[in-house]
Formats: sequence, C-alpha cells, structure tokens
Amino acid sequence: MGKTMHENAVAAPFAAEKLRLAGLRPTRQRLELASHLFGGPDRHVTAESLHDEVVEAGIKVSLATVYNTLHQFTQAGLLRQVIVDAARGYFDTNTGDHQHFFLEDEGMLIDIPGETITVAGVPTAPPGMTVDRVDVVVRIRRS
Amino acid sequence: MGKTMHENAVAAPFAAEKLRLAGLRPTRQRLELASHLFGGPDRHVTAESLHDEVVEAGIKVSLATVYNTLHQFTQAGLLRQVIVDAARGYFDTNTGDHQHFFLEDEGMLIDIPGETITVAGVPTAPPGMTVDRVDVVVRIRRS
DNA sequence: ATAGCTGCAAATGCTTTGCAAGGCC
DNA sequence: GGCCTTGCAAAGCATTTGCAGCTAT
Repeated sequence: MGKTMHENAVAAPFAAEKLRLAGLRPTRQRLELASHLFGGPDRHVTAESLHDEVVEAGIKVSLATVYNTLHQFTQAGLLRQVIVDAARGYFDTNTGDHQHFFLEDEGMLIDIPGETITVAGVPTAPPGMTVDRVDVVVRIRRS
Repeated sequence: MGKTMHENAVAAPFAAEKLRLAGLRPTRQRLELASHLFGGPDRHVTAESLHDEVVEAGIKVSLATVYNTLHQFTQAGLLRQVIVDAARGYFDTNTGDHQHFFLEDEGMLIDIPGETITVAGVPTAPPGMTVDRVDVVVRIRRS
C-alpha cells in the first residue's frame, strides 16, 4: 500500500492552505511546526522550546530550520515577536491586539486581552516618525 | 608638581561619594564611567556605545569592565536596564518612573516623562505574584 | 527540471567569566 | 598588606549564514 503519498494533507489540511496563502511552500517541516503552533489555543514559544517540543514528538527538524521558519511565519504575519527578555526571543501565535504579563522568574508569558488595558496620553511621535505599536509589559514575580 | 595625586576627586568629587554610598570603591574606571553617565542630562547607553565614547575621550577601560560596571551600577540603583531590543542591552540613567519611545530604525531611545502616559485596567497579577513594573514601549519608525 | 527548502556546521555578535596583575583603603 | 578591581583572552549563548543535497510543484 502507498505510504508517503500525501500524509501532509492528512495531518494538517488547513495548515497547508494557510502556508500557501502566505507564499510559503507547505513542506513537511513547516507543516509540522505549523500544526504544533496553530493546532490549539494561542501560545508563546522560543525557537528552542519549539524545537525541543517537536523533536520530542518524534519529528525531525533542525534548530536552524526552526529559527528560519519562525521568522518566515512572522514575516508572513502568522506570528508576532515579543521582546521582553534580553536573552531570548519569544514568538506569539496571537497576532492580534493584546499585551503581556511576563513572569521574570520563569521566563514565561501570559496574554492580557487587548481591551483589558487602556493606554492614554501617548505623545505624538517626533516629526517624520509614526507609531508602529505600543507595547505594554507587566513584569511580575513571586511575592 | 605632583600630578596623579588625586585627580579623581578633582574630576568628579560628587561621583566618588555617590559610589561610596553605593558600596562601590571609587576606582579610576568607575569614576570616569560615572562622570560620563551622570555628568549631564539623562541618557541611554549600551555597553559598546559607552565604551566607544570613553575610549574616544582618551580613557583606558576594557569593554569587560564597562559591562561589569554597568551591572554594578544597575544593582546599586544608579541605572536601570531597558529591554526593547533582543540584540542589545540598554541602560538608562533615569531610574525614575517613565516610559520610552524606541526608534526601531536607529536603535535609539527617547524618554517619555512618567506623568505623560496613563495605563489603566492592568489586571491583578496571578495568585502568589506581584507586579514588579509596568513597562510601556512606543515603537516608532520613519514614516 | 528547477526554484525553493533543509540541515549541518561554521560563523557571528553580544555578553560573561577565569585568572593574574594592579590599585584602593 | 589584604581584599577588591581590572584587563585580557577565552568561553558561552542565542541566533544567523553558507552551501551541498533534497523536495515540492
């Protein structure tokens, strides 16, 4: 019986389309990373955490490809990068308007829905500049 | 005439005291870094930018010492670290309550006074956690 | 067939560290 | 004099890149 014909389409039919729309070839690696990222609720990953996760799941992907893929997904608007820690880059599957709690002790992120926090009084950007985004990070720690 | 006796005290008399209060020995390097950092209006530096600056001013300090010193000053509460860019660590001489513009194109920071921006609706921290700080970064770019 | 991907390993950039020599009290 | 600091060079991390081989179309 045929075995490797089109397992991809079976494993993540919707993801293949999503990738194609983003102008990315639905390769095995990208499909598998996509299904881990977008298959459930919103989540936050680092390149390393995602790599560990998929490797543990028995999937063969190199760390370099995970880095490349995360950036491609980000450029394609499927992910968003979150800067909270100088040491690590976080990626968020929630690309909508929202903010974050950052647990400094554990290096963990928690979403805060977009409507929750209101930021007032943001000054106009200096001449020739436009506001790209207003990021709010609520840093918390064990008390 | 005596030459190296106590130039330090002459160059930055107040800084020596500031360092002593922070529990740091007023060494030549620390005094010179301190006078560059605290001698004028508030400013933002990276380890490398500060190192370049003092070296250009004819001062002999190693980059490693600049890194160490910036961290010691931060621990002593004289500086504050600002996380806006995954690639670089910024230090701010303004340790009070305020926020930042970040010019993504140039990697440059501009202070926004503390009273300017109001953040409302910050949810309570999860059980067992306390809010350490709420950081607002207004990312701007050439328009 | 062929343009685009992947994987490995080497390279990079920022930051930290180990340890001997030097400086402050 | 003794302990703290400095400086250099080496090590450490996270991330990026070059390039040969592989793959989706």
